[in-house]
Amino acid sequence: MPAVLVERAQNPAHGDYSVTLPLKLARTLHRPPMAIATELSTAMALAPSLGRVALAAPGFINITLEPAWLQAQLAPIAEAGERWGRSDVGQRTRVQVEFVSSNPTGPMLFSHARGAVVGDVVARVLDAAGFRVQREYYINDKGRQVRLFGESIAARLQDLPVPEGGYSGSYIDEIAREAATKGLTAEPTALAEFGMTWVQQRITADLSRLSVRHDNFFSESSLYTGWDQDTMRKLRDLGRIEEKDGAIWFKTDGEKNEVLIKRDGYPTYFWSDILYHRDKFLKRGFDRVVDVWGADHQGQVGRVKEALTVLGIDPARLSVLLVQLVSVKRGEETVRMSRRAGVGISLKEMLDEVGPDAVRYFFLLRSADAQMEFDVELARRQSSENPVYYAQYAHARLANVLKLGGEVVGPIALERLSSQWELDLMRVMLRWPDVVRESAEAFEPHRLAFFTDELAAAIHRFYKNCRVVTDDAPLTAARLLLSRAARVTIANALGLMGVSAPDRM
RNA sequence: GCCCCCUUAGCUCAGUGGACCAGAGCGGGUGCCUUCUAAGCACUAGGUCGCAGGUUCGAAUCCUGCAGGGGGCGCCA
Repeated sequence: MPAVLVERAQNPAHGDYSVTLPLKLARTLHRPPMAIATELSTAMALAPSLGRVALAAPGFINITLEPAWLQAQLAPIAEAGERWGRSDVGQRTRVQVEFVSSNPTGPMLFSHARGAVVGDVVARVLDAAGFRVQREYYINDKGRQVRLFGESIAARLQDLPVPEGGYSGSYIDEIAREAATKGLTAEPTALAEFGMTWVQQRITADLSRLSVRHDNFFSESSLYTGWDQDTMRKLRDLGRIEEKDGAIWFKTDGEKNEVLIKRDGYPTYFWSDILYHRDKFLKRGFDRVVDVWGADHQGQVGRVKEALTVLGIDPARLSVLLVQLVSVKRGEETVRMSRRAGVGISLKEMLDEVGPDAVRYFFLLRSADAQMEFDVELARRQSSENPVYYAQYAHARLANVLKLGGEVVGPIALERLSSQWELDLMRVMLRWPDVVRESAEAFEPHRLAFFTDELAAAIHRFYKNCRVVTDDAPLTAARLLLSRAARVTIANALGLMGVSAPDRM
């Protein structure tokens, strides 16, 4: 039996909802779909006040909502305010969203910001859908890179050349200078510690400008205070550990095994990943975990899931969102950004140039699994070509009308909200709770942006064709109510995306 | 060689197996400010949904193969 019985009609001419069950059942029941449709539609016994039911060949049941029913939804929406669209489908399931997790050895790059926005909005949407969400930032504060980072600062401090494969850049100079004024000596471990704190503060500041925040910062090194031995023991007991060539290996079910501890004694990222995810599920007891990773980490997904399976954790509880690459277009020039290419445009630079609202909205206009091009010129344009303003302007127009309309007293002629523009706007608005739920279930925040765009279009058309504040008091009251409900909806949509909803522009 | 994304209008991209013309934004063309913000609205032009098969009553959507672009496949991070 198909799970989805009622779906949104694709063509508005066919109504608001449609049921395709008759077509799906025709084969198993060995009966003509129209016959099933007839029987089903009488059994549905839809309340006449809600809508009309119609059959269509070859076996659709179409439902058209009654204007009166649509109109009756407005007051509850306006009343619900920020709660409109929220639900409890998540049933308080504990889910962790881990995102950003940028190394504390350098400034945050713009390419990473896409994952930051995607993760942030996934978390917001899950929260709105009734999940209990923790937003986590994983700090790689251990390993060879950290040592190199410390050594690079030490070298800078002593005017020595940067070590092989080490870090350079003006921020290393700054860190060295500050370390010197704090009286730190050229001792790499302490300098690395100091430097990581310095860098992390700046990353957090950049993220905060982007309206991205985390509940918990999880330190990689905390995994190595016993949890590693515990996990190693467990894997040994399972017969999954092998020592060879001076390294410690994880025995996979496949062709080749994976190194956990390298010959030089440093753990691999794979080992940290195992410890980290075992911690999330076993120690901290999350029901579900969502990791937002760059596409270049794709190779790790299978390995981590295999390790979880071996450790007795259902890998389906882990979802990994691979965020594809961003290239930046400046005029005619396009710069592709990838970690290996090492091309760096910093997040700060981009925030200064185009602002947080545009950065967020542009990222959300693309599905995370598609590579995208970020057009800087378009994003920074303070004009109508910029899609961010389209949505914000719709909100500002309503806010202005509501301010002008003032308090509503006297009768409200709801039934007069009957033009195509008014009814269309109501239909779009009423999709909002479904959009929130679907975005949460699919981990697809871009659905919010596309919905917002459609809603903004419906608002602009309404505004253009239906003057709200007139001498006709009952009609004015009704249109003000519609405006209130619409403003609530678009404000909530922008809010979930972390984009501001200005009252004036 | 193997794995993961992507291929839809000139450009950037939507499109949970459905129903006459396949959608949006930008860009191109044409109209609309005496009335709540023209950062808007209304028209218009533009597409073999990469190619070839298959499944289905029905495919841009699912399966297979091929081609093109990107990213992975390290005792790198």
